[in-house]
Amino acid sequence: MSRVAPLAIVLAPGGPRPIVRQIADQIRLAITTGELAHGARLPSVRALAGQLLVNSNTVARAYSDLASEGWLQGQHGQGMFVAGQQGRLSQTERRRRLDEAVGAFVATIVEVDLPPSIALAAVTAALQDLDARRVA
Amino acid sequence: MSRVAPLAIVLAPGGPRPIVRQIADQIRLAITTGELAHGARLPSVRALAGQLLVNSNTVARAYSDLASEGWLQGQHGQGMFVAGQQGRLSQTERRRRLDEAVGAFVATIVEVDLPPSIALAAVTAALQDLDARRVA
DNA sequence: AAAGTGTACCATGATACATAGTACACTTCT
DNA sequence: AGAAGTGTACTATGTATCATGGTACACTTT
Repeated sequence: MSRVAPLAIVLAPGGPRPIVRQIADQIRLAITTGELAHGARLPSVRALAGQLLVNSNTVARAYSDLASEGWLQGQHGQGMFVAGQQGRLSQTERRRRLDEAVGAFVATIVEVDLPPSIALAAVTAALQDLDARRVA
Repeated sequence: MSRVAPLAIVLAPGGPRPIVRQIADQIRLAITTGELAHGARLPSVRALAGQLLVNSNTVARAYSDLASEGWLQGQHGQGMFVAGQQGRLSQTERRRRLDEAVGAFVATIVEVDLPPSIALAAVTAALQDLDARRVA
């Protein structure tokens, strides 16, 4: 039925971030920015696995995780589709995850011994990039 | 010889952050803020392990990691001491780690679907707290 | 000599990650 | 009807990290 939306995903194997998360991260980002519209169809598990030179189960895990979080919706035999946005997480859970992320980030800043101004500038730039892509 | 500096460390077992890193993080932070002065002596491996209700090897690993990073210096039979600060990491390595941390942070922001303004505010507050503690 | 120190091993269990293969239920196209 | 393509669910294997537990050694201080 619907055409499959192409997905430009770049993996960094061997990095500290697991492949499953890298895939999920980039799909999440594509949805957030609007690059993947509501209702768009994603590549099949096997197709994306072939494209990324990764096992099918790895892609299936990423899809499954995103479906659990409410980003995707899978139809048996049809494919995976971008779900409509809804309240996916509770406010307290959001806050908890945010604080956790901030804590990990600050820990890294201390670890590499960088001045807070540099760190803040880097985050600001990254968030502005995010906002810029969001319009597109 | 020198008195052992007391260490107020709070662990969150079961959290996503490994115990070894939690210990290392808080010692690093204490050194950065000046709470642990240059030359100060840390609790022994066994003492801190007893205090935190953690295995001695876990504390030893944290100490060893910090020593590898240049924060601590161990003397056989004497104890662990806070080392004088020196260029611990190359500039490119610093930058790489920073970018990595920023990437992970932004990924979380997208994941929990929070507006960048909130995220930026949280980071700003955390970095200000860090600076505030630094004077003490 | 004894006690306390860091350090180095080895072994165990638990968990996460990634791969590999197989199978099943379903939808769509031919 | 049949074939092909879909998501999903298993099981198994291998690797890596994390944390614990125990032992031993070299060293310094008391």
